[in-house]
Amino acid sequence: MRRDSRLSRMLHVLIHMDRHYKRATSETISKMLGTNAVVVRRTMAGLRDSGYVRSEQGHGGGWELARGLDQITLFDIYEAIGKPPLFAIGPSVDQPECLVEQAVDAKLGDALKEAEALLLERLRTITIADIAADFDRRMPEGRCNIHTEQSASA
Amino acid sequence: MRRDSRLSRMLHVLIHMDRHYKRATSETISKMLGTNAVVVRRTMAGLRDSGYVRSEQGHGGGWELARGLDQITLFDIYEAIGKPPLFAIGPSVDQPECLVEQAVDAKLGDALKEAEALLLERLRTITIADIAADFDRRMPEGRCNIHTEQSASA
DNA sequence: ATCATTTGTAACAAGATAGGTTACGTGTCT
DNA sequence: AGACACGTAACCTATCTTGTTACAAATGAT
Ligand code: FES
Ligand code: FES
Repeated sequence: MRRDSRLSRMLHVLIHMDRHYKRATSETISKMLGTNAVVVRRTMAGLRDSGYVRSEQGHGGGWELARGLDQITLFDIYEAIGKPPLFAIGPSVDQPECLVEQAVDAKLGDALKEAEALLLERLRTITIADIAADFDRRMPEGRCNIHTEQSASA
Repeated sequence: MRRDSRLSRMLHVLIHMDRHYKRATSETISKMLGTNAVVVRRTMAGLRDSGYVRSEQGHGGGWELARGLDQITLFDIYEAIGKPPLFAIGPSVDQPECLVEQAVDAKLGDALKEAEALLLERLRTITIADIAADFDRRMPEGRCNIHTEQSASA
């Protein structure tokens, strides 16, 4: 698999839980995301540990939101899934002896750090509620074709 | 292997060729980078096709610069190695049906595009000569500990 | 001409990581 | 007691960069 899609997936799930279900099982969520229930538990474990969702075991259990979407930024979720690396390029060795290599890494690192800072600042600024608001603009009825067709349970 | 280090490596090689050798074989370069000669040929093939270096086969052959370092930007090299993906995160599916997912990808994509634009703009601005100048500031004598020790040929 | 040197390239192995799958344990409601 | 649902470990798969082996082709030296 290529790019880490956990952030994107978790945002999807949280909006889904806010708009469609108050409580959802890993099984339901996995159908929605087109993946496996274990993957859902594994990924959402981070969100639970960070206090954004609650999970309950046993009969009637599942996942539910622990706070409003306007109280969660994209950075919060990025952090909750373990701050995976943002960039796919970088230096070859960590502590290069060669001074040319040090100069290369410093200059390239500066550019990467700038871009990273900008990206993280954006993630900090945007709340999940902002994305949900965008969704409302795209589909005023608030319908999700996948949910309304109940194909998730098929 | 984790992050794509080709850009960093190629910058290193080009400065190396400018400062230390006029012509270098893949074998020599591979020792310098701590890798294999075939990897060097494979990666530098892109630079050759883009006109930044020349290669010559046979006895006495090898690689040499085709233009000055002030005529090559970091973006040029990034492009020459095939514009590998810059980010390690992204959406899970390309054309999501779910409208929530579309909204997520749009918002997250905007942030990523902004960061990408900033990064590419930096890469376009910085020439390899700029990095070489930084190297001169770090080590005014212009010595490379690896080269001077001749450990590359050991 | 022959041989050593060096690039060009294909084919395959290795290492890393995200994701998928199976299995089983634990808690909870009926 | 039994069904349901999370928790977690273990293992497999897919994909990508990098490393390695092997061999062909070109070029200069002898
Ligand atoms: S919100 Fe996208 S499948 Fe439910
Ligand atoms: S310039 Fe870094 S090893 Fe030569």
